[in-house]
Amino acid sequence: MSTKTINESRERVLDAAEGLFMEGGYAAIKIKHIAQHLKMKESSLYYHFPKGKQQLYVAVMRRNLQRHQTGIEQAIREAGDDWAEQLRAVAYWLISQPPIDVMRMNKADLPAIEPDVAEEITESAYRALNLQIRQILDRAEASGEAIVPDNELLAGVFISMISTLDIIKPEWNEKTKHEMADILIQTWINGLRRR
Amino acid sequence: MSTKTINESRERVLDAAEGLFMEGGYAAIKIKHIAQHLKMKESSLYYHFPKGKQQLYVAVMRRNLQRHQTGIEQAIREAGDDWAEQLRAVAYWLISQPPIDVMRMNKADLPAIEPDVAEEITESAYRALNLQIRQILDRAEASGEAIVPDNELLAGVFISMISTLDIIKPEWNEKTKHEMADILIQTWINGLRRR
DNA sequence: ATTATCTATAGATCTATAGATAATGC
DNA sequence: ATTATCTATAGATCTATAGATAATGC
Repeated sequence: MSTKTINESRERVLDAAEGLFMEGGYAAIKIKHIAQHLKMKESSLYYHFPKGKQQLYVAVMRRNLQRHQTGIEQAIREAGDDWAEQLRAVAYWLISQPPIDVMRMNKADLPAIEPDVAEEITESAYRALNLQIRQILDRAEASGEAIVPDNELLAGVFISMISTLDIIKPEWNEKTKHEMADILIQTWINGLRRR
Repeated sequence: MSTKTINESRERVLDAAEGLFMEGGYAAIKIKHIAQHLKMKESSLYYHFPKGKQQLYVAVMRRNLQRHQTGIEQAIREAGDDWAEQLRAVAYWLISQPPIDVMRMNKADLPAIEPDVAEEITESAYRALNLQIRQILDRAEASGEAIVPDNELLAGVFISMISTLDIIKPEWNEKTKHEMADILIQTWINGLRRR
């Protein structure tokens, strides 16, 4: 049972497609762009994803969100008990990944996907991202360290706040993304902290 | 000099296109969608915008950003001297408008537009949104009421934070957008306020 | 008269399929 | 043998143009 390279070339396709889809979105990224990026012909992509572009996008998102699920779980686990440290760890994880534009995903990308699958992806995104952050906030509030007026809302905002780092001064700022994340989180935490 | 209806039908096209482009983005929204929404044929759009889709998108964004420029100016002016009130006024203005996904605009929409024009739009967006918020933060810091670790960064985050309101629980929340904005701003202000 | 829309259609682009060819791993 | 890519091409969709028809405002 040779499991040497579990579909190495398929993964390469997913990697390329992920980078492009996350950046440009489903509609703007054409099969051609993914093929060009991989230096192959468009038709070759159909070997790995016979049902075409939509199947490829769905595979990309499933893998991406699965990775976020476990990546964030691990980040929180390794961050210890302090909720501020946990938030920081999640932020660091997020900026290590292709930036996710949840608003675009929901309003532009997913409407082009089969409804059942779109719903499943929405659900995965909620569990992988929102829910885990919400739970950090819940624990911070339960322990009396923070006052969280709306855990759902604040969790959602946290994600978009960190993702935004990617477009706010991507180049023309001396600060690293980590430094910017630190600033944001520190400010944010100050706002939530009970005093 | 009859200025009765300064291109009323052209404005109607812009209105439809704006709603759709802001929601779905440049690539996902086809000429067909805009025409259908207006209950006219695709070719009729070319009467108002002979150069086609790109010209229409650019016209939409110019008008949109111009409206934000003056709308936010006015919101700030009418809010009085308190920086927290000014931020709230800007937030209320923003949620009265079609939600803007700056990340998508920069990374997906504008790359499809002629570079000079794209740059001009980026610049308008910066002046209409970022800069005005930054100036509120600057004044708050100058007066010693707030500590703002990075005015550019925080201004950018403010916009994406408020825009995010639109996807976080759009329906399934009992709170209104205004209430959610209040929560966000209150938390945010707590984080910035000198103590 | 001017403004706005329509029908008909061309041309470009995009997605997908069929079947041949090449590369790889026993 | 299996896996991966290629060439060639069909069909769908999208953008745009030409020219006719309708609606509107003096």
